[in-house]
This record gives sequence, C-alpha cells and structure tokens, in this order.
Amino acid sequence: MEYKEAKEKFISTWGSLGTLWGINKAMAQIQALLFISTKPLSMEDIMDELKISRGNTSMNLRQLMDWGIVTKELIPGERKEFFTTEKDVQELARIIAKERSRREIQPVVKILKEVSSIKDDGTEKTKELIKQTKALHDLTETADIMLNKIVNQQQNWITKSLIKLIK
Amino acid sequence: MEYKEAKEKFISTWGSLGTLWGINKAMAQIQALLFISTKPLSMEDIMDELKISRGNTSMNLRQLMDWGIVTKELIPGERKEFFTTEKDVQELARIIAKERSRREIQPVVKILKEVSSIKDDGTEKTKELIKQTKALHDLTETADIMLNKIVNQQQNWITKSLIKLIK
DNA sequence: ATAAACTTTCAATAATTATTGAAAGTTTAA
DNA sequence: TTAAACTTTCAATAATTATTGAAAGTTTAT
Repeated sequence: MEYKEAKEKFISTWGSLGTLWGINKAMAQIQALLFISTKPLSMEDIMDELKISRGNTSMNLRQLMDWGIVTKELIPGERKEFFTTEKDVQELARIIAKERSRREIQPVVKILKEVSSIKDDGTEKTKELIKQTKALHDLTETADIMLNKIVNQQQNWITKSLIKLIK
Repeated sequence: MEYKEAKEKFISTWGSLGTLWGINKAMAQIQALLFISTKPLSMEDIMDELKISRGNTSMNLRQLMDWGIVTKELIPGERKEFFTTEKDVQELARIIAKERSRREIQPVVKILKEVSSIKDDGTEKTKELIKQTKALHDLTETADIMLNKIVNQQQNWITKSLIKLIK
C-alpha cells in the first residue's frame, strides 16, 4: 500500500467512524486530513482534497473549532486562513471525552435523575421505573466520571498501573 | 411529575440517546420500554405503547435480540411471543460495550494498523501519516481494551479501588 | 472609498436512514 | 388439512440529515 492509498483509507475510515464519537462524516474527514498533514491547510486545500463544497468546509471547520479540536493559524503574508488540528492523540481524546460528556451524557444524567426522583405512589410499575432509572443514572454517572478521569490522567501512575492490572 | 409523564420522558430521552451507543431511536425506545416494564410485553403491547408499526417493531426487536439485549419469553397458554430485556444495568453495559467493540472499534483498529504499517519511503508526509495513525491505533486499542475490561469487572476490587482513587 | 480576496450564511436539493403497511410466511389448534 | 393467529419481509414512502452553491458579508490593500 502506497502513501496515497493509505491516506485515502485513513480519511474515509476515520470519517465513517465519526458517528462513534458523535460528529458527521465531513467533520471527521476534515479533522483526519489535518491530523496527518505536515502543515496548516487552507479552506481551498481542504475543499480540493476532500472534494467538498466551500460552504460545507466552512461550516464543518467552524464546528471543529467549536469543539476545540481545530484552530485557525495565521500565516504571515497570507491573506487566507489556515487550519490545524490538535496533533497529540491524548489531548485529542481528552477534548472529545469532555465535549461529549458535556453535550450528551450530562443532559441525560440530569433527566434520569429527574425521572428517578418522582414520588413513589406505591404501585409496582412506579417502583420499577424508579428502581431502573436510578440504576441507569448511577451507572451513567459513574461511567462518565471514570471516562473523564481516565482520559485526563492517562499518563499518570494510576492508569499505568491499571493498564498493567487489567491487561 | 407523575408516572405517565416520567415514563414518557424516560423513553424519549433514552431513545434520543440511542445514537450515543450506536442504535436507532425505535430500537432504543423499545429497549427502554421493556427496561421499565414489570412483565414481558408482546409485539402488540410495544406497538401500542410506542405508536410504531408492526414491521418496525418486528425489525427492531430482531436487532435487539441480535445484540443479545432482548430475549423472547414464551408464556404458557399464550400464542403470541413476549419479550424482555436484560434488567441488570451492569450486564447491559457489558453486552453493549462488547458489541460496539466488535462491530465498530475493532474494524477501525484493524485499518489503522494496516495504514500505519505502510512502508516508509522517507518523505515527510509518509512519516507523518505513519506516526499519527500509529498513535491513533495505540490509543484506540488501549481505550477499547480498558473499556471492555472495566465493564467486565465492575464489581471486583480493581474497579472499586479505581473508583475511589480517581473520584 | 473601493475593489479584490476571502469567508459565512442559508434556502434549495441530494443523500441517507427510518418507517410503514400489506403480502408472504410460519406456527398452532382443532 | 385448514384456517386462524401470529410474525417477517420488503418495496414504497416519509423523515431526517448532509451538502451545495450563490448571494451576502467581511477584511485588507491601495
């Protein structure tokens, strides 16, 4: 496999994986392209490489910047804007975990808490609803906390030891 | 908030959360309904509760069974089939993590390995592609292993200690 | 001030994904 | 064996989501 094929394979795979971390295809592909680029790219560069429209590129770059994954780079003497992505995978994971937690998990935890806090009228179905949503609330909250702590401290002794222990 | 409202809130929230664990709305809603039900439900029951068609119900129940989350329950004297979901959240988490890993993460890890194994032709761009996809490969693989190990051993001492340590 | 270079916005359209419903298929009871 | 009770399949349709492209907006150089 040569460079070109490998590059295309990586970009398209990462793009379709986008759903796994809650973003759309174009967004993931732009990020992938920047991730393996050796220098900042302009909107023009991205459009050409991925064969997507200017509007699409603009909107998705904005979203990536909202996520905090991509930043504008000003190149002296250049009129256009250039873009780069976070290159450190650990830092990338940290940002993504934090954002997903804030955008998706926490709102759900909040609703699970509300639902599991309704007053117990003594009926079996109410008891079951309370019990099950409470269990889900606790699990989701714990998972969320763990995920964030883990990605935030990957290189410290706790995780190093954990990896050894569970491997 | 009364039972009915709480129930509807739970089902619709869990439904829209479906994307987070990679399944569609109807599938997640059916699972949610079964999750808080005190007894097995028939296809008829599910259609009525969620206001979805027979075909939709049938197809999504099948998928839930493929995932191993829902099982058919045969009730003596009843002609129709009844369904139940795994009620233990820990077990549910274990099944979901395992399935997502198998269906989505592992194929990506495989491709990252392929891409990061192309021959180094000495150019900067090839070096960068190899370096970055390798980093992503290692991170993804480690995250996948950790996730699975964690959900598989949640109640053992390792996780109990971990939770205390990182909280 | 103006025009060229560039970016953003957003209504229209395309692509994708979910849902329906009725016909075909299966199982069970008599 | 047959007919009623039930489930599955799948082509058609609906709903949702992504993408385009051109007009409007912004910035910069002169």
